[in-house]
Amino acid sequence: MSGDHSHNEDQIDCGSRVNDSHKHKDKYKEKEHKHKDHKKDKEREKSKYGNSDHKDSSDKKHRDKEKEKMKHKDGSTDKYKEKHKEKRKEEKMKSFDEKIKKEKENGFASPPYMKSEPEDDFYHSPKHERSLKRERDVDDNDAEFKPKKIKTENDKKAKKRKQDEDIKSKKTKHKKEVTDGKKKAKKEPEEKWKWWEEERYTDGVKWKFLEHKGPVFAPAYEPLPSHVKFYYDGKHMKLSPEAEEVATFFAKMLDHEYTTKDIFRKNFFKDWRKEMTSEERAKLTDLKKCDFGEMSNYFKAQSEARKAMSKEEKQKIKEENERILQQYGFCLMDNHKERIANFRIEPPGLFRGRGDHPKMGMLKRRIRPQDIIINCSKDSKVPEPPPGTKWKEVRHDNKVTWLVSWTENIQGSIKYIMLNPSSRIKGEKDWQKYETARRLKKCVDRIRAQYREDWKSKEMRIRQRAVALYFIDKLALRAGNEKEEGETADTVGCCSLRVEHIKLYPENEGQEYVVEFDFLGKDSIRYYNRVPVEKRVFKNLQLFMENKEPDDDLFDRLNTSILNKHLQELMDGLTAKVFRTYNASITLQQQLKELTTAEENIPAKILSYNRANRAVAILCNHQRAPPKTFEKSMQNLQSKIDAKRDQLADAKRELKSAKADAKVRKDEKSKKAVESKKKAVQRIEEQLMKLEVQATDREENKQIALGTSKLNYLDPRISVAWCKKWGIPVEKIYNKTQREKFAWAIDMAEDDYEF
DNA sequence: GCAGGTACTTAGGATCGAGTCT
DNA sequence: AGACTCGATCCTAAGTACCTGC
Repeated sequence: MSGDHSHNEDQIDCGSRVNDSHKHKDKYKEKEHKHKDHKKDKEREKSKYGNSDHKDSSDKKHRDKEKEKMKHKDGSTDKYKEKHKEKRKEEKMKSFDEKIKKEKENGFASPPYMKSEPEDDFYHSPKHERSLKRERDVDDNDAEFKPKKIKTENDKKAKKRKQDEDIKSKKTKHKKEVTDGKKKAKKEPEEKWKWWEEERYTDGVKWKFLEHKGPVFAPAYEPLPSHVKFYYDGKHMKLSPEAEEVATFFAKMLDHEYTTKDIFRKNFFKDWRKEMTSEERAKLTDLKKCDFGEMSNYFKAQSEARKAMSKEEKQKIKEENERILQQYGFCLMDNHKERIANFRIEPPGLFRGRGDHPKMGMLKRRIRPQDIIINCSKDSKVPEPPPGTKWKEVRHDNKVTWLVSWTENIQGSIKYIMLNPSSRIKGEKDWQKYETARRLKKCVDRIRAQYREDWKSKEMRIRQRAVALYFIDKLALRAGNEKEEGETADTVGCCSLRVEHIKLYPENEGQEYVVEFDFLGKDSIRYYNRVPVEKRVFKNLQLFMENKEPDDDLFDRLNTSILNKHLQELMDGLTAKVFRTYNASITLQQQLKELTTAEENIPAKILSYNRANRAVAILCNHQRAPPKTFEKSMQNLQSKIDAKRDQLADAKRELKSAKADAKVRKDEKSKKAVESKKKAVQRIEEQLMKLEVQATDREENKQIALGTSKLNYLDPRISVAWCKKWGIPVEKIYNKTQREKFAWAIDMAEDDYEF
């Protein structure tokens, strides 16, 4: 369990690899990164510098003029460039000309200039050819925005935080909820704090006062009862507690596929051996001979037993959880009690990365108090470490938002305990994010014009930057930071795309200049998309790929920090990810406008909302594995629909006969009967429709996850405004947690809100 | 520029548990 | 009442971004 893993790098079968102490990892990084090395790239660049379409030469004068203009308009143009331009200029011009000559020779000259691609077809979502049309921000300089100054987002009715700071956090302990045996939803009289009506901190201070109770540690390991045995090579073997605990981690995962994977087993076994006593280590040399069967069965039985517990027992557990939540789940920040997101420390276990992770199966160490850094204010009551232990450190840094941190042993990265999304500190940031995206909306046309211009640049790095930015904008790709090879699964984003990730088709299915993307993105989710691009982009891609190996970087002169530096110059606060936020939100708004019709009833409107949401999810490539029970649940729904249809037919029949009856009898009673039958038919029709809508929705959603975009990319004010406009209760769109997170938006957005 | 480190957001899957169905 | 279903919540990995010090 515990312990120091960095000692003896013992003689394990697979043991030659340095695995822990991350300080060592650079050792091979160097080698592995060779192929990306810039030396190589520079040479390559030199040899073909300026390679470009034919029309560049004819445009040259024009372009230079354009450039001049550009500079004036946007004085900042590019400091980075300025620095390097001079020294490279001559060299470049030379090779540029050569290149053009070459181009003509090899018949690579381009047909006449092509105007920009159709604007309404700007987005190309992966997988689905469905196009997410939207106008390109015709409403760019919407009058509404003008008066608002960016900085004054919460201009509205700024009270001052100062005020209640002065009251100094007496606030008392949270009044005991102890007494509530029966849930009476005794919501505190303290009505919700509207932090969005207060002034914000500037200058990077995140809080003035912070007090909390520290983390909740994982429960200590409980050794297995003696009847649960472990066998090696068919023989019973009693393991030391440390080795046993690690063995149970494996046993618990036994029916998971990855315990069959070589890397997983290798990593596990190596780390497991480190926890063994030397006798154990001498004896246990082959994982294949280990029999975890009894352990595994024991845990299965345990979980069955847990399910079978009586109401009272379950209630007991629930209450205990509630107690812990009340005690540790909140902190006091600047006079307000705020919910903590993850106050429980991650328990030890076997690391499961996503995708093809080189470290899968490694032992994730148990975190102890001496690993923990506490952050709180000086004048607060510092949380007590468990008896007999000490914190690693207590600090008072109000320039950060975290309450607790520790370093995790797999990648050596830092983990944090932070506040819930409903908290002021998270909410403000979220709000700000959407404000930045809205500012982008105002200047996106200019930026687009600029990068299109840059496709013609004579500098390779500028062209690459411009093409990459085009992808980020058009396809909502992620930035694509560099990663350490061999430390994580091999995934990429825009800037880290490699030649092997795209294919160029001058002509494909009747479209010209098609680029096919096929790569693994974040979380090893596949991005597959075929998209027609502008000719100039296409030609540039050909140029970027010339003389490269499949595993060379497509944008060898670019990385995220160069790109972001450039973006920063185009707009204050602009980074690559802002495009994702912007495009997601603007797409939602535009799709909602397009899809919602006044006549529809509420379920149909909600279907429209979900479709708009779905368009965004597709754009952002938010996929999910089809739920295991998908087919079945679809069938269930279908049979419900069938049943409802029958019911409707019956009801109609009855109505008909009631009508006939009424015609004959002409009395009040039979007329009433007709009326009520009519009502029944109506009601059933409605129910049927609701079911059908539900089925459509579910089917369309099979492999698409809406949650991520809803939670992270869509300006909630758009949704709130939509709800208000159409009289839809927000509860239909946002569940309780979501409403908590977006309380600010729900409170402030009116039905005419425009992103 | 670049490597290393830190802080914070975004992400999909596992698990939980309330509600519904039989 | 027990089985089942499905959305909500939990979990924590995997991104982005930016800072610092050379």
